[in-house]
Amino acid sequence: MAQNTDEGTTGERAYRRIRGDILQGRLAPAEKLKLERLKEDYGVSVSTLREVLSRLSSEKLVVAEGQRGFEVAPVSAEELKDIASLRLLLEVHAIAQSFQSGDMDWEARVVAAHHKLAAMEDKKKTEGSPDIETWKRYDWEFHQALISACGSRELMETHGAVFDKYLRYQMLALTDRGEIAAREHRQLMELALNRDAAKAGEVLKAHINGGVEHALAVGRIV
Amino acid sequence: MAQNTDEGTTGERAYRRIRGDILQGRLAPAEKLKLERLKEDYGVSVSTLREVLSRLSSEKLVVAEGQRGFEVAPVSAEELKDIASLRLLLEVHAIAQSFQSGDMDWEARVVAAHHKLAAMEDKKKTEGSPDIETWKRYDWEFHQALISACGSRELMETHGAVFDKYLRYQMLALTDRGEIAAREHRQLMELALNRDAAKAGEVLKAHINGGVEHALAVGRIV
DNA sequence: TCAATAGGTAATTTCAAAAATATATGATGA
DNA sequence: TCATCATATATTTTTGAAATTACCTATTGA
Repeated sequence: MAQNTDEGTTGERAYRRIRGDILQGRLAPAEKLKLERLKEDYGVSVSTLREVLSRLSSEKLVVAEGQRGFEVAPVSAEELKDIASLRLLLEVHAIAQSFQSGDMDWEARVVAAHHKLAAMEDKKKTEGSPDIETWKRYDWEFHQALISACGSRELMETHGAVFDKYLRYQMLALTDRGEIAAREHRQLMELALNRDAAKAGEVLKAHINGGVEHALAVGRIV
Repeated sequence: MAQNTDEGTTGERAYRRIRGDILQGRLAPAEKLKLERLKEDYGVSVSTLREVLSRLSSEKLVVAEGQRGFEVAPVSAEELKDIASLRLLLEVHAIAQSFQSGDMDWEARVVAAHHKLAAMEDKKKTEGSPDIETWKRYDWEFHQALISACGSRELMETHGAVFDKYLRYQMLALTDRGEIAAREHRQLMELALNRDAAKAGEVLKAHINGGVEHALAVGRIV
């Protein structure tokens, strides 16, 4: 076969591509994933695909029923609310831990991540929405930075998985409540520097609930 | 090939078997999983194995590094404590929700699950430890019953995954603090019927921390 | 007309072997 | 003795095709 130009194995790359396509809605919810077609689209064999899809079914991003193949996990308003409330539980707790034991390096990570995110939000406001993909990645990195001093690898990984599923809904709804979210992000950063976990929990709750409301308001999600 | 005598596909069955063997320590932590050997042991092809192992690597029960194959996830005292604290966070929250909105059916499930578990704990005390596998399953089912009215599928699934990893450590340590655990289980049931979530949280905290201490005391975990 | 079934097609699941990669072995030179 | 490189072996990764199962269509009989 061809040489590995990118990092990792062929399957690894296919995994990242397919996962990204699901999270960004290029593979629509509940869409049937026929192996023959995917084989064409991603240029890998069925066995490799199967490996990738099995992995994604463990993450609940695809469903694999019996002997009837794979499909992209469906979406529902109920699941969105459910995911959001789990994200809130994990993130509030992680933030409290982080605020308690975060050192100077942690503060630097938070400020740096917020800087990149805020720059993106500014650019988005002036020039429309240029690159939603990197914008959402900065969002991810900011929230990850906030909890990065919580001291629990398990908590961070679990939160990351839930966050990804949450982000999928945001991408599907193409929700863009930019200015409000930007203000909340700034508040969170400031509360981090002041170590005010209680207030940060409230802001986060409003932040997440606002995101849910906005996503549901678009009406694309049944 | 041979007919499917059991439920599901061949890969499905291999998945359950291998997963069980990891959780019960028959496949030791950090053990290298050579495909040729597994192929012999489980009677499936390498592609199918690969599919199974990929899935398990998503659950963090095996690690898959680069082009160097798979191995059983290692264990550490630190990870045990980490897992236990995440379990506590999820289960306390789920219990609070459950206690609030549990109906009569829920109470019945809790009582029924406790009955089976208590019977098993009694039998274990008199006859030694007969069937650790089903005993732990009853343990699992009791705790699952307690949170089964929490109203959040995501929370229950996430809790289930964490609980399984916790159980793996208990199996590895062959810990058996039966009478104390049995008393705590009874307390949890009674607190459920009285809807005393706050007290239940405290008991659960002691329950889990006790399990951790006991597992670490055995000294089998580095 | 409708239900049931048989036959054919499409899809999934499983396998075994080829290709790619890593690991071990041993020889060579400083 | 030790490091380095080349060769050989072992293992993983990927593929394409065979075996199995599900799905669709049309025919038959009531």
